[in-house]
Amino acid sequence: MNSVQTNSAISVDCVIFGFDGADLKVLLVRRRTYDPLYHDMELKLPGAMIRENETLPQAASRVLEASTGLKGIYLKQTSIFSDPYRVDEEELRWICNYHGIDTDRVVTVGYYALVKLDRGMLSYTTAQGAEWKNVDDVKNLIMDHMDILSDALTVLQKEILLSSIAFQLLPKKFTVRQLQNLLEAVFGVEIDNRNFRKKLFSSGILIETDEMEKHVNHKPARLYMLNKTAFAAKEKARKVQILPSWL
Amino acid sequence: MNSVQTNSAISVDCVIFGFDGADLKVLLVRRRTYDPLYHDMELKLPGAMIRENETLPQAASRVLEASTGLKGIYLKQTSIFSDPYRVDEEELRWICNYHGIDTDRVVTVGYYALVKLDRGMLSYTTAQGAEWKNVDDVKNLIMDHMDILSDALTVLQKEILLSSIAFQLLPKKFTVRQLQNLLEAVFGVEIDNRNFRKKLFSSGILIETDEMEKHVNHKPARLYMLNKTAFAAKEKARKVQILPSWL
DNA sequence: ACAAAAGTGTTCCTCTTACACCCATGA
DNA sequence: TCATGGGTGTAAGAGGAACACTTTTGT
Repeated sequence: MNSVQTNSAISVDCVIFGFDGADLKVLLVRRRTYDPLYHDMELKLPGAMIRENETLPQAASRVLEASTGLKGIYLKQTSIFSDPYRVDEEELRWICNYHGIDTDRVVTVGYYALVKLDRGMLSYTTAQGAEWKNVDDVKNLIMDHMDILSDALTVLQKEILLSSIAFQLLPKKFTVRQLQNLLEAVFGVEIDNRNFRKKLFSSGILIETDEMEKHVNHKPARLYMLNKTAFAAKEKARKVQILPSWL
Repeated sequence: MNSVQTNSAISVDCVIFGFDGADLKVLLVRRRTYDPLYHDMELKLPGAMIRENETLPQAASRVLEASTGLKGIYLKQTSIFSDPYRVDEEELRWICNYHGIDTDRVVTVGYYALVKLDRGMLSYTTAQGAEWKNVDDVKNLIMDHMDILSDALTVLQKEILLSSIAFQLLPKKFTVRQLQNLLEAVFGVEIDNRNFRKKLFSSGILIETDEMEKHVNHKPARLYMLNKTAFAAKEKARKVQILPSWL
C-alpha cells in the first residue's frame, strides 16, 4: 500500500518535570477509562489532539496550562513518535470516540516542561486528579508513553548542561544544596560539595541574599538567586566547544 | 475554531550533508515547477509525503535512497515544523495537485543525513538533477526550508561532538587534515594542528595504514582508518559529564 | 629552486580532584 | 547534648594552549 496518508491526527504529549528540593518528579494523569473492568486507573502523560489553526507548541502550551494552571513556562519539543501501530485498534477506537473524530492514525509529538514544585502547584495538580511521581519510580505507562518520558529525560540532561533551565525547576531563592541535589537527581551521580561551591561562586552567576533557610534542624543554609544578567553575559562570551569529547 | 484537526498530511524533508575534504555541502533539488513563468528553478530540500503504514524514519530513508541511491545511511530526526501557515494557499494547491491528495495542512518533519561525497555520489546526484551547494552559500530556499537547514546544522554540531558520525562524512581512509578540516568547516573555527594531532593519536581511535596520499604537490599525508572497536570502548568508558558548562 | 602542506616537542599555566573538620540549629 | 546538614582551604597532578622549524613532494 503506497498511497499517501492524509488523515493523520496529530497529538502532543507533555512530560512535565518538577523538583521538590530532593527528587525529580514527573506529572502523570489517569486516563478516563474506556472499560472500567480492564483499564481502570492507567497512568499516562498529559496530552491533547492538535486543533485547526494551532501550532504544535501552542497545543503543548494548552495542555500545560490545563494541567498546571501556568502560562509562559519553559517548553521544548523532543521527538515525534510515528509508528503506525503505536496505537492499537482498541485504543484507536477509544480515541476516535472520545474526541468525536475519525482517523486511521495518531502521530504524537513529545514536549517537556519544567515547573517549580511549590505548595500551590501541588494543590492545583492534585485537585485536577493528577499526581507527581518520582521519575525513577515510573514503570508502566500506557502506549509508548514510557518511551516519550525517557526521551524527554535524555533531552533534559543535555539541555541542563548548556542553558539556565535548571533554575526553572528551583524557587526564586534557593540554597546551594538544592541546586546540587537537582543536578545529582537529573544525572544520578554524586558531586563533591566543596568543589561544587568553589566553581559555583567563582562563576558569578549567583546573587547572595541576606536570607536564610528557616525551621530546619541543622545549621540553616543561605539563600541565593540567579543573576540572569551575569548568566547571559557568560553564555554569550563562551566560545564554542571545538574539540569532540571522543578525543 | 476549536475543532480537532484530522486531515493533516505529514511530510519529511531531508538535509543531506556531504563533505568533499574541504567544505561542508548540502544536497538541494529544484522543484518541479508549477508555474514556469514565476517559479522556475526554485531550490528546496529533498522530501516526500508520508505514506500509509510507513513510519517517519522509513519515509526519510525512502527520500534518501531516491536522492543518493544509498540505503542504511546515518539518518536522524531534527524538529517538526507545524505552523499552520508555513505552506501558503498557492503552495498548498500545488502540493495537493502534485500528489493527488486533498488536505488542509502539511506538517513536516526534518531529518538530516550524512554521506561521503565521492565521484560516484557526485555523478549519481547530478544525474538526478540535484546539486551540492556549500552550506555557507545557501541563501534562498522555498517555504521554511532555510529554517529546516539551520536547525539540522545545529543538531549536527551537537552530535558530532558526542558520536562517531564525523566519520560518516569521510572516506574509509582519510588524512588527519581532512578530519581537522571537517571539524573546522562544521564549527567555523580554527584548530591548532599540533595539539589536534597529539590528542587524536593519543586517543587511540585511529588505525594507521601504510598508504599515503598520491599526486599532491606537497609532502603526501598518511592515511588512517577509524578504529571502531576502540571508539566504542571509549564511548562506553566515558563517564557522564556532571558539571554544567555554565560553571 | 620553489611552493605548499605534512609532520614533530616543550613549556607554562590553568583547572580538576581528593580530602577532614568545625559550626549553627531544632529536638 | 546530640543529630543533622552547612560551610570552609590546600596540595598534587592532569590536561589545555601557545608556539617555529624541517621534510617531502610536484612543478
